Amino acid sequence: MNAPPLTKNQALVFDVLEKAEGPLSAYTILDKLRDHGFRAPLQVYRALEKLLEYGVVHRLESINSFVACAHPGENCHSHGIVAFAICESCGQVMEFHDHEVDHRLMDWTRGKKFKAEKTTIEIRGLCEACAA
Amino acid sequence: MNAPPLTKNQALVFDVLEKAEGPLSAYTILDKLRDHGFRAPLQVYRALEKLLEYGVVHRLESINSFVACAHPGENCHSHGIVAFAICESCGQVMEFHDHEVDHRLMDWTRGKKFKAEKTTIEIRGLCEACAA
DNA sequence: ATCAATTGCGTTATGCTATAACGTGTGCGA
DNA sequence: TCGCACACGTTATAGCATAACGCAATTGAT
Repeated sequence: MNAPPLTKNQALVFDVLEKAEGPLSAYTILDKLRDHGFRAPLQVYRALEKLLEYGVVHRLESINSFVACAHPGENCHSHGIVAFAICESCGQVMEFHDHEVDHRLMDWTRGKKFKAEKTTIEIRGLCEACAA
Repeated sequence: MNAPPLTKNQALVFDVLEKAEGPLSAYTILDKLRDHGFRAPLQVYRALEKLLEYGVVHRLESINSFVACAHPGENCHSHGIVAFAICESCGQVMEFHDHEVDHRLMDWTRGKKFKAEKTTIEIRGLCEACAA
C-alpha cells in the first residue's frame, strides 16, 4: 500500500497535518483550508479517507482527530501496530511501535480465532514537559 | 474506586447495558429508556460518566459506544489495562487483559517519562463465527 | 474513436455524538 | 438553619461524520 501521487485536495490536507504541531480535527483542517477553496466537511473527509488508506495519516480515535504519520516516506502499515501517546495538556502526540505488544495481541486473537483488521492503541496522559 | 449504590438513572442505564448483546451508543440507550421517562441525552451521559468512573462500564472509543464490564462485581480498574476485540459484523465485544502488554506499554511510558492516565486498546475485526 | 467504468470533486442536506448553561430539589453536616 | 454537594430535568448548541445528488476528468477495453 504505497502512496500514489496525491490529488490536490489530498495534498492540501496532508500539508496542513504535516505542518501542524499536533493532531487536528477534520473541522479544524477545514477552517485552515477555507482560503484554498474548501467549503464543506466532505472535502476534508474524502481526502482523509485516502490518506488513511495510504498510511500517511493516522486517526486518533479517542480524540476524533488526525495526525500525519511520524515516518515520512516509509510505509507505516508495515511497522505493525501503531501506538500513540497523547498529551492531554499540550496536545502533542508520540507515535511508536512495539513488536512485543503486537505479538501478545496477535497471540490472543489467534487463540480466539478473531480476525483482526485494525487495532487501536492510544495512551492519554501528560508528556514529560507538562507533567512537571 | 468501588461502586457506591447506583442512583435511579445510573441503575437504569447500567441495566440496559448489561442486558444488551453488545455495545450501545448513548442515543440508543436513550431510546431504550424513553418509556422510563428519559427525554434528553444528558440524562444518559451523566449516568454513563459515573458508571465509567466506577469502572462498571467501558467506553469503546473507536465506535462511540458503551458496554457493561465483563467482570460483574469485581473492580475492573484493578485488572490493569482493559483490551477489547470488537466484531464489526455481529457487534459482539470480548474484553480481556494482558499483563505483558501492560508491562510493555508501561516500560515505554516510563522511558519517555509520560504520565499515562487512560489507555485504550481496541481490536476491530471479525469474530470466529462471523469470519467463517 | 467511443463507450463504460472509475475516481475525484463540489454542494446541500441531514444525522449522530456530546456538552454548555440554567434552574430545581434533596440530603447532610457545620 | 444555613451552606454545600450532588443528582436531576430542560433547552439549546456545539462538534463530528456521512448520505445523496450531479458533474468532470481519466482510463482502458473493444
